[in-house]
Amino acid sequence: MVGMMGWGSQEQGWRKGPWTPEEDKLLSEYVGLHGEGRWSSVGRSAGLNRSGKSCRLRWVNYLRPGLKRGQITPQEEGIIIELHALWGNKWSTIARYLPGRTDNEIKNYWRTHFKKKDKSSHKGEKRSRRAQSLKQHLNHHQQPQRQQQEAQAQPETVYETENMPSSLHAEPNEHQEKIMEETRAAKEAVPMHAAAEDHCPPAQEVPSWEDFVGDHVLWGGLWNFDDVHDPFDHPSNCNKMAMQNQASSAGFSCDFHGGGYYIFQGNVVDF
DNA sequence: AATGATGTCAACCGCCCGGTG
DNA sequence: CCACCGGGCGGTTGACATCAT
Repeated sequence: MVGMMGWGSQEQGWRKGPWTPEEDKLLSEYVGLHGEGRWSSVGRSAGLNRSGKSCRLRWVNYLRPGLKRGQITPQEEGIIIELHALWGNKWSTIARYLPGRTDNEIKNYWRTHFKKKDKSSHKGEKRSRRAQSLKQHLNHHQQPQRQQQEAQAQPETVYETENMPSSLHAEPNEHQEKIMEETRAAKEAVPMHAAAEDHCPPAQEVPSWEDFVGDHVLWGGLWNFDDVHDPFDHPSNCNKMAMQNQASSAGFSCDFHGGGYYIFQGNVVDF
């Protein structure tokens, strides 16, 4: 591939591995002075023996101001689940809707918590994966890479619901069934993802977490008014009035209260 | 306390895409 | 139109931490 050399390759002897505090300082100072971009020259210009790719990654995932770090909140988790159901593994797209979170963080979180796992064979999984990667390493020069990747890239369309938070995977009772039905109807009536879908087509054949959760979780997760930064490009892009109107036109009750919560179909939802 | 199993996450790899000459 | 390059993305790896036995 052409782009391979663009970042500076191994023959230039770039340093690899964990970043030291000194390197972080150099990179932060450099980006602070010159701004983001032109990563390929950052490595040398900043006095770092790092590839541009490595510099960019370190900046984006670790040094960039405004990163949250720490535990993913249940609300963020809900957003991740919902957006993943919409878009699949579009981690960077999902990350745009979680201010302070990086695509890498979300990707890791998803893989850790929701990735399909065969619990029964879980024990040997990692070992066999490593054995496989060793095998691949050994075959590296014998097999076309594309073919190799396609063989690995099996669609991730099955989810291990038992790994979901307990509140999300309980077998729905009759009442919950009804609510979920209503939620689906509401989602048809209320195109809350319309703006986002303009930019990114929904992933096909991926079950939505609405298959697992009740509506109060869904609405409480996505309609997160604290996180609205760009009023024209956000899945929670709606104001309270609009939400109230849309909800009522879809046959739901939805009342807002001053203290950071609303009552949706009798459920109190914080935001 | 020792050891193996499992979880977490920073970092790397390889590919794709858009801009440019 | 084509080749090259920079930038970005998703998948994967591996070191370290934590848990279980």
